[in-house]
Amino acid sequence: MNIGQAAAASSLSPDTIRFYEKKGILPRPPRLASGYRYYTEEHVSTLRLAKGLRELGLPLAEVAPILSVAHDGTCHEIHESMTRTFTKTLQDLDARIKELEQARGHLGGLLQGLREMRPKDITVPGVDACECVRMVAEG
Amino acid sequence: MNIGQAAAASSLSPDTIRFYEKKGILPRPPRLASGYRYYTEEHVSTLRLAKGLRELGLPLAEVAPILSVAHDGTCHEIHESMTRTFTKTLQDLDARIKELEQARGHLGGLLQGLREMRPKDITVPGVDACECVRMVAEG
DNA sequence: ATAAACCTTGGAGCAACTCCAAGGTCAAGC
DNA sequence: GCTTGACCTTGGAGTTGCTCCAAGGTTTAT
Repeated sequence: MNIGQAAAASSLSPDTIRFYEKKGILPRPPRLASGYRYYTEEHVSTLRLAKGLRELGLPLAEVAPILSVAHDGTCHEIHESMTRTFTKTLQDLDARIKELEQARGHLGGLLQGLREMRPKDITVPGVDACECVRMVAEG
Repeated sequence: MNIGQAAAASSLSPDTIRFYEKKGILPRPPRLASGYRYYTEEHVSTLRLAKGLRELGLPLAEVAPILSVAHDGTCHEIHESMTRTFTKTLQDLDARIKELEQARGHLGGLLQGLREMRPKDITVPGVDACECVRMVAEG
């Protein structure tokens, strides 16, 4: 299949696939006589793995070695480094979720404040939306 | 106070403050005879607001008008657009939290799989870490 | 007086894409 | 056979939000 179909099958964009290839993150697929890239199901599987790992929040630098492992199937001695990587990512994820939940709380309060205010109230200095924004956003 | 102190007081970096100023997002502070920027408490308050809004996940393009509103205190007719902006941000935040929690679940499963595997097991094809990565990350 | 620790500027570099122009290719319809 | 439109190719520029750098000026402390 060509790049557009591989893109559709992996939920990546053709541009992103070419970008990954340029960066050396993906194995370069064979080409047709026309110069078109030619992808197999195996390639698509690697593309999907890349997408999944990126969605877990791993930077490309960490995705790259995992893809190469998954590609040629040589998993020796990668175990420990993978465990380390994922443990760290898990902690990052927990921290990020906590942050976002706090932000959500702040924002909810802010919105509440805005909702309880009539537009005309906002011009009153000292208790206006500006203060509200300040108080909630600076939290 | 000078930029370093303003930075410390707002938990932004001097570079970030200069960057915001260059982009026109912050009011430009007065300068001393030496050319040094001179910040007041009022400026610091605006800096802190900027930081808070960024942490809520608002892009600079949306922070800018809010800062200018907060700065000169003219809040007329901003109410509605602010409510819209924050409502959307709240939805985005909820979606993002959900995504991260899913990712967290996936990653937890992956790590579990890795933990239950001894390094030597990993070379066995078909039930190795590669498959595990594939299944959990794509799952 | 001199060293350390600040400040100034413009500009380069980063991640991870995204979009563009200029051109080549391919399948379908008339 | 020919055209049209949708695809593909490449290199390179643009995006967002910083971060770091060099080359120089200033301030503060000893």
